[in-house]
Amino acid sequence: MNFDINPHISVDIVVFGFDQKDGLKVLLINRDKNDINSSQTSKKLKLPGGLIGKNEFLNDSARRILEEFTGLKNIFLKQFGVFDNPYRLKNGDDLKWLKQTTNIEIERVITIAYYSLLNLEKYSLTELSKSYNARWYAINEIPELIFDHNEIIEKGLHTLRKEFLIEPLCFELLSDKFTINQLQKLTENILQTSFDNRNFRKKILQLQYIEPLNDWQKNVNHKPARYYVFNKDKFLKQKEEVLSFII
Amino acid sequence: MNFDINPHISVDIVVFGFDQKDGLKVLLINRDKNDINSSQTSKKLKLPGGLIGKNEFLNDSARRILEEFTGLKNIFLKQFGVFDNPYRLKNGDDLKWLKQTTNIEIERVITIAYYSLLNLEKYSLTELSKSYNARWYAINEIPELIFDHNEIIEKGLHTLRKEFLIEPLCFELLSDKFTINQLQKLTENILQTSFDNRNFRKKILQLQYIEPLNDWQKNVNHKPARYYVFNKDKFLKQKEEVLSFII
DNA sequence: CCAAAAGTGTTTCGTATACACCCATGT
DNA sequence: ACATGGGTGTATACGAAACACTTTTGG
Repeated sequence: MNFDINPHISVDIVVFGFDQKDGLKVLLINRDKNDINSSQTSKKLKLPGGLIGKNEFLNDSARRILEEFTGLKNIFLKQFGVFDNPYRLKNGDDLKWLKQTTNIEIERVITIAYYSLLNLEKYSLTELSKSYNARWYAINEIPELIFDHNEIIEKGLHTLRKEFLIEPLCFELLSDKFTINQLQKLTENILQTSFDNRNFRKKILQLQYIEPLNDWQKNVNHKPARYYVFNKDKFLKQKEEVLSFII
Repeated sequence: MNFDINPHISVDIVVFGFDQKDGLKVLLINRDKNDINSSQTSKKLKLPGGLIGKNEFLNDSARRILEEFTGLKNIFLKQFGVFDNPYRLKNGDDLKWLKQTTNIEIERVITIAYYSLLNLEKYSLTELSKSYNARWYAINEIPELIFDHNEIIEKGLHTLRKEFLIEPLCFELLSDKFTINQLQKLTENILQTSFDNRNFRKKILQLQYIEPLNDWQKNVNHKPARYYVFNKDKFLKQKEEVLSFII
């Protein structure tokens, strides 16, 4: 990338990944590029992020950074907060590192936080940035990170759970076609709760924007489940009708 | 105020005011201090706002700016968005003005938007900044403002309506003691809808955190209404119980 | 035929909605 | 006595929740 950097504002991204086996995970990277001794201390892990360009929209910064670390374009991204503590970088060692790597005298950086959702069964892990040793960490096993990145993850997770109830975020975390039980397990995992399967199906199947396919699982040693798709147009139309006074 | 300014980041505040007679209003100020000819063009109106201090928390900036324009401390304030278009200030005249008033070469300013809620029956209008000719504008009669301030108000209003359904924002807009009908009118005004009075009362009166007082209206030429208060502690306790899996 | 997960209906309970009249006060 | 807004109760409809067994496939 050949552009001028704005050294006052950065973007950090909480990349949530989901697969049916392990549940919700967060993508973390090494602080240092090509750091072979990455495991010597967990204090050097961080969220994918970076300073923005002088004339760059924040959404574009976030997209650029996400692509840099995952190789992926057109992934769901949403801004959720600003972290502005004037002293958030003033952790001797961390700050020294930042000045070194950017060659800029850093005074204060406020960071705009985004979260991103991706289905780990759709995108393979092999596309992840190797030079920063990007790796997935289960949501309950996040190590201590540099700066205020633990706080950012916490607020991101909180936001995800809140918005999950209102926005159709679940479909970002599932394959294009999915079974009702996959949807239920995802929902239970995110909200840390559980539902009665019969009642859950009833609630889902009455939604017109979730459409059944004439397509069933194959080669499974149990009754094959039916696949469904999310119809975004129908969802938006219905949302308009119901919530027109709010939104 | 005697501190160094951070010329890259500003705070703008959508101050919502409410009274039972006129409904929801927004506080706007003149772009120029002591501008007697303020009425000659509405293009010079804006939201209360300003650049942050070098070592200032954004919440403190917002509080400082709100006090500067209204004289009020300890008012509800909430961050709701970031406006980061790199070209948001590049409106010839507006930008020239900004450079003149700050004496700083402005490159790009991203602004963090807050909204604030205040009860116009509790705080008198006389405290408002006279030098900037601060005035209230009904929500449907917002004139064209400088920069992207119309867009900021729109998103602020949208956020208010969304969060009004979940958070106890209504009590910020009412006096400490209020009647059920005042609460209903407020809710109807904010959400632009209407409710059946009997059903509304039923729903409200079953909430344990809204407590009746042994206090009724006086000197009104109709049946005096009972006053109620919002018990914040009880509200928080109940919210914890119900939404513990979300928050 | 066994294991494993998919799929199916009914009853009960509580909450949301619709709806019309009497009450207390000041003038 | 009248004008003004405050306050009340019931019946119905709808959605939420509780609950256990049968079905289909691969091995």
